[in-house]
Amino acid sequence: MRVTIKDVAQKARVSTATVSRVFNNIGPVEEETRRRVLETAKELRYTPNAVGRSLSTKRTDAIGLLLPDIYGEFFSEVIRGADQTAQQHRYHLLVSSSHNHRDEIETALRVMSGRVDGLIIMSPQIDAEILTTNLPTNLPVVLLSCFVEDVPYDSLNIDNFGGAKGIVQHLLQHGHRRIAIIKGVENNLDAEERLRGYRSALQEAGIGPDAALEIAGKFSETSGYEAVKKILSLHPPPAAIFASNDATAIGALSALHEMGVAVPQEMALAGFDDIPIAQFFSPTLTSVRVSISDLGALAIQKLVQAIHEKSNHVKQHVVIPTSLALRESCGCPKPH
Amino acid sequence: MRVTIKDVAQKARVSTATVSRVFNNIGPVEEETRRRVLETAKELRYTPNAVGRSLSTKRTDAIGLLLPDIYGEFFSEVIRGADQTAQQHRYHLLVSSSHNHRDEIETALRVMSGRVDGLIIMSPQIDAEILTTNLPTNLPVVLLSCFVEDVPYDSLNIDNFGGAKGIVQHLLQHGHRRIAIIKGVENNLDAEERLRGYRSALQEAGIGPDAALEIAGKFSETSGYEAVKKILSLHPPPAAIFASNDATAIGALSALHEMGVAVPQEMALAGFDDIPIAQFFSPTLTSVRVSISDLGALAIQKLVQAIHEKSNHVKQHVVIPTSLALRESCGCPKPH
DNA sequence: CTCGACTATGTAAACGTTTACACAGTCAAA
DNA sequence: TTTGACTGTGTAAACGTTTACATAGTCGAG
Repeated sequence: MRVTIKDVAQKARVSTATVSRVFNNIGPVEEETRRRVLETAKELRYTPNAVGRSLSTKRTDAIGLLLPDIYGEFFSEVIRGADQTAQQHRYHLLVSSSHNHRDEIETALRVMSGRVDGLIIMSPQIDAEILTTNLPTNLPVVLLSCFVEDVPYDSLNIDNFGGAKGIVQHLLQHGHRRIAIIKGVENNLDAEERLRGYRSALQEAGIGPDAALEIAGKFSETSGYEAVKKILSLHPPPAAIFASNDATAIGALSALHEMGVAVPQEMALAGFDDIPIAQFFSPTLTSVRVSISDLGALAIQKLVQAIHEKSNHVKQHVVIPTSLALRESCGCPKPH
Repeated sequence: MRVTIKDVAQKARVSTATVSRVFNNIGPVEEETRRRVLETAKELRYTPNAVGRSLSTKRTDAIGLLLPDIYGEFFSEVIRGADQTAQQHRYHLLVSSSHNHRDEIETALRVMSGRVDGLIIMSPQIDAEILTTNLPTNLPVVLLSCFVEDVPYDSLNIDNFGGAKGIVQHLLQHGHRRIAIIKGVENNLDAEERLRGYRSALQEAGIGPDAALEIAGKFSETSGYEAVKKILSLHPPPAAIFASNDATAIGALSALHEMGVAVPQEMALAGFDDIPIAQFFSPTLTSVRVSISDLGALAIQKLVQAIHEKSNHVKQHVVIPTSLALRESCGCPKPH
């Protein structure tokens, strides 16, 4: 039914080996033969079967990308960066989400492991121990936003602590002393580190911790919206809010508008991630800049490198720096 | 090196056929044997090799998702819906973007075609003719937002015309007569249909076409932002703007704020797509509601169905209805 | 007791490639 | 003329499964 290498070989009066050589540009083939093979292949509309090839070469030319979720601009940016870089390296991208659920991660890992040459795993809530028991030991892996404590994998982490600390320090510089935080998901590495950065900045400014100012959140717009309602019921209310990510900040901004609270005059606000849409809100949203698509791209690069170097690859833990994207919502003038 | 079915068979003192039967829950296997095989498999940490299986069964258990781009919330929603439904049906998702570039689509199609059981292609700018020459004739395909004119593929299209017409009619009901449109990308099916809907609504209201009110755009925030600058220089300026998608509307809103134009009092505004974040802007953004994630989900469902029914599958062209998401930016009161 | 049906299992081919190895031919150097 | 290197090509095994077919054993009906 389907046209195979044998059909081409037979029709072109050569062996399958020769056809294979032609299609892989490998080994010596006489020009006349090559021409004949290519012509025959075109005639028969032959394309090499990827599965057969994979079985033989033990390569799949695919990379798995396991995300905790696929919601909002943050993840689309990650995927975008990864896709772009994967294409450059001639790899396919197998995308899947785990919903941060242990079982789903396990099955995803197992079921993906056979069909990819390497794996990028973003799992801020589930510890990496799950990996060692569910993955073949020699499969290259890059961890994104994972708890990494001497795990034998490459890893990429955003400088959550530094970024959060920096932005809170900036809010302090605006003269605010009572600064609330809307926290991220519980037991989430990114969330915890950002909280730590927040506390550290306050402490260094000589401001004691105040549990009432640490409001629960879930990294979602809705949770930011709801958190603001709680925050505004405080007496006295804080002068500024640090939202643990931009989605939360956006929800918060929406609630503040609705309650008639002027931002930044009556309440300063800052987020984290600097998703592209942040600059289109009014006031434009101050945030901690992370080049999210670069994060995806870098992960692919590291993974491809690991795949090629195979056994003698040196694992690295990289921390990606952040910078401040100062806009109107914290009280800064909008950059021209 | 890698542990295969043979290793398990040997250790469990059975044939590979039996091991296969156990792992596929197929055919009769004595309970005692089954137990022994499973135990041995666990002991050796055996997992069936997907590639070998694929070669034998001629199934890959993967679905390709080819998108024009991966940017912003629209596409993350498509991917999210597709991923979720694919997982339910035990399919993997191979995601790739084509940047709307003909060459990239061609290579993507060719290179994907061997490794997926079916393909979802979103290509609002490139005609489907490209498919027939680059795809095996029997590969199930679902087209998203493609020009479909008796092409032999399943297709899903948003009711762009109806949605656009409806929202413009709504703007008319608010009493606005001069309504501008910020158009989408050129030669893009969705964009053209939305423009057609806009014109149709105006015509039926007895308002003649006015080329000056049809502003170029690119479905991006930036293009919306820039379009507004042009719109505000019109004499007299229009009373309302219909942006061809939400990204454009968001950019437009940002520009209007910056120029000090009150929305909706001085300028009413509406978008298209109703991306989740639309309701968090202020004013909340009126839009044409499309359940984007359902679009992705539905595409997968149709494709899975086509895969199973194989040859005797009846192709369908489905038009997905839209509804109006009326919020503040058009002048409606915010729903509670 | 015989036969057929059924259960449990094994044998081996098939899937579509790649590639190690073998082989024949050509050509230049010795 | 022999030798060795090199070029161009073919043979066949290997990759890890599934599955059609074969076989052996058990059991109940006749």
